[in-house]
Amino acid sequence: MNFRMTRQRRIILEELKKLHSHPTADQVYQIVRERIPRISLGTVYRNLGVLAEFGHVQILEFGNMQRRFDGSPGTHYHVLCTHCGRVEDVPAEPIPAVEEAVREMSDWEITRHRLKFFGVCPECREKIQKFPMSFHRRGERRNGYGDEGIED
Amino acid sequence: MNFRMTRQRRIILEELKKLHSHPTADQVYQIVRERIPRISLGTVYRNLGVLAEFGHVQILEFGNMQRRFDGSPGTHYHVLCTHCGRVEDVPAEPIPAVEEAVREMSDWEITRHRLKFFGVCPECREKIQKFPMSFHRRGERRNGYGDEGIED
DNA sequence: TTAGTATTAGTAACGGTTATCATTTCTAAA
DNA sequence: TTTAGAAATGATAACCGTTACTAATACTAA
Repeated sequence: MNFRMTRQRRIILEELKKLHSHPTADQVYQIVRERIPRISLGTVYRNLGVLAEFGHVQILEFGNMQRRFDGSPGTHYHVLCTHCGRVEDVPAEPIPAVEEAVREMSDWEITRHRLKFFGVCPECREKIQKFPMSFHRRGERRNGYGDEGIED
Repeated sequence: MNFRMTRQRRIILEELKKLHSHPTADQVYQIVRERIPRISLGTVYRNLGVLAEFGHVQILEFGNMQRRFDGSPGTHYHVLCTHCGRVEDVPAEPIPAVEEAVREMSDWEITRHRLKFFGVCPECREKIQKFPMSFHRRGERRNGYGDEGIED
């Protein structure tokens, strides 16, 4: 079972690395289709999975929404805006001591950890300040991405 | 839209709070059916969602697997065993300073964070030490829950 | 008691993701 | 270069955890 860097696989990886938007699989699909019009969605999913398996890509899951993909394989953290769904990298260094702490106080063998933040991005904050009422439509149970308590 | 503590809702919450195993929705369903035989799976899902919304329950998502539910609403962290799928609480205090750090170095409004660990539980470690070869079946791409790079 | 509303059981539908399969492409050995 | 075996592709069907729908029922506040 050798890893073959096919055209499809290479272009998927190239396009993903260009983006910093942590796209979904079908967003990747749409972008890659401009270069390989007859590529199939299954191929995109399969290759994103394989690329993740070989450490070139990260798969991000926030509860209740589609998977997001990240072309930067190194350990770093993420924030999800619960209003617009945007996912951004956290401008902070990962904390290796965190894993060490858990190792010391349990018999688990810790291989890695994931830290995610939930909040409101600057753009949405501004919109909310300007038009606060439009974010309080009554009768609506969920107001967007990852409401309190619902996910993750 | 008032919150009504119906029999179904109460019993779902009661049974979930008894467990420390972070069950899936259908595990909760099986357990609750012993007390309410005609309850439907939809009711279980709906109520787990509502209970989460009102802060009585936490919903945990680890990539690629069913949701897990946690009857302890307070902030705490979790470990997933990538061999047997077990989820346990991490015996460590949550770190409030983590959110503060992100707030300081960005314009995001951070409302909460989630920290998850991945590793091998003591029981599986022992099994692996005793029978290492049985965990290296060749030709098998994924060896269990949350293989490296695949999820989250 | 009653009117209004939330919730329920049962079931169908949904949709993101995977599996299947015939065909094509790649790779490494001859 | 040729060729045989393996991996990957495109197209599409299937999967399955979760949601949505609906008529009937249970709850709540007046």
